[in-house]
Amino acid sequence: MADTPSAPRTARQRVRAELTAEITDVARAHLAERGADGLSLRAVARDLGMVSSALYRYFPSRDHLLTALIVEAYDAVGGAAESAVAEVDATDLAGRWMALATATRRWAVAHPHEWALIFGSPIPGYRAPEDTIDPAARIPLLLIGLGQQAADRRRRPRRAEVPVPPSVSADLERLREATGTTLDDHELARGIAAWTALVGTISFELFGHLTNVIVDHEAFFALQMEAVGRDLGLGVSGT
Amino acid sequence: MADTPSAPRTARQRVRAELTAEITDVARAHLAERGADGLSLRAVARDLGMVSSALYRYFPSRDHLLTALIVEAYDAVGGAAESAVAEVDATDLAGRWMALATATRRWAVAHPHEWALIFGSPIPGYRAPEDTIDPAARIPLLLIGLGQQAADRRRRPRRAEVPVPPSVSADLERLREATGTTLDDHELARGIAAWTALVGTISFELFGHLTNVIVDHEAFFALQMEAVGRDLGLGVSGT
DNA sequence: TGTACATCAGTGAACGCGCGTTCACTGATGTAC
DNA sequence: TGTACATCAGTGAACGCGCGTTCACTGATGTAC
Repeated sequence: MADTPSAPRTARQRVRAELTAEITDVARAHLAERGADGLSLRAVARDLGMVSSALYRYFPSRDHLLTALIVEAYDAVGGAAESAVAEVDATDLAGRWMALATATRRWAVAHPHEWALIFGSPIPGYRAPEDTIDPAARIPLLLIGLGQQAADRRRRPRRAEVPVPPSVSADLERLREATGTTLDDHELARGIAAWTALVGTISFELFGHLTNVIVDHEAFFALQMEAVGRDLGLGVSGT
Repeated sequence: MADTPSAPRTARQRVRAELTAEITDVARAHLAERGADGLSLRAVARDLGMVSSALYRYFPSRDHLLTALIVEAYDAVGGAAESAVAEVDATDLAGRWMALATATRRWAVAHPHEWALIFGSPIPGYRAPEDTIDPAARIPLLLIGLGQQAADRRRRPRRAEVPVPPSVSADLERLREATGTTLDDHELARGIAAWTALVGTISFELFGHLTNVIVDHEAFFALQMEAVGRDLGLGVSGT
């Protein structure tokens, strides 16, 4: 719409951008306290000193506000992971993996309801629009990058594994094309497994499935993620 | 309360048991269609032709009804996994693992909302009572059993891994005592990782994180779980 | 620089809905003698 | 076997609450000439 989104023309546009941000800020705070179900347009409006119908000038429906929060959450956790990875020497792949994992967990522990919003149960009746695809792909793309570097560095191919069924091979070929990687089927499958292990381990902790079992979650998480890193063939972590 | 719960004395007690079952049946159907948020006492009562306040003769609150459904869900998926394992030759550990994993996924795909109820986002304001602990432990205990058998069978110990931090070692020691297993720290950690991978892979599929990536979910799941089985050192699957 | 018109933000009332839980009450079932 | 009392299931009305969304309207800001 606007030619230069970074510099809105009129005062009206400037105020509009500010209020839109304020609304998502308040909504994010409500989300953090009460979860996605507890997010109510009326309550957000109340906190802003507005009347509930005024919000409809900014978001055409509650679902659109939710979408904004989902996109923000994906971007926040993705950005945290990217920054953490960038701070580790580019040749230390195992270290980069651990930085990615640790930063992701740290964000999740600090924002459990936002984590649940993006990685927990789907919200009944809500269908994620396409706007969420790119933000959701940030960490997976980071991971594929790490895997690619590890593969490029390997001299001899890894030991052969079981054959991959044709249907799965076709799925992975599409993924290869979409991401432009040269990782083979097993490497890709291992990468998805690592991504699943990362999200799964964090969700187990946050959703209470390790209660009465693990007390030192941080150390346990590190132990598990180091094992995942070894399975990925990233070499030995410098930490 | 009742001396012989399997044979209620009076007609009143029999009717009460039947109606309690009917209520959870209807509630389960509502859960399956609309998810946990959409579960309303009034709607359940309506479906049963009762007035909503009548349900309070059977469940003192909505949370108690939810607890009943959670326990039922854990028992259903746990029972499915146990039956599937029992049908595979006891010496075929890899086969038993795949049977466990496949049966769990099959149940989850057939009951996505019940899966989300037990493995998805925590319900805000709901605190799981102790009644849910035992049913929730059924599959983990199955898994520990498989791991124990694999360990008993191994001649030489597996290659040494990185040291386990003392705090985690203490956590795992408590788990060892609670379950009576002799698996060492690494074996237990790998077992928890397998459990996480199982739940995580299924949740990724059901919660939509593999949309646009994987089409043949069943084959992809099998491929991933075979890799997990190999990492567990269960030998080669007979399938 | 000034005026006329168009755009937009925010108001306040209303629609129509649903929810969990409590409580006094009726009538049927079970129990003790 | 019959009667008196206690227990329990289910009713219907009510309490008190909150929600998303629509709509006609007012008043301020922006635009074109």
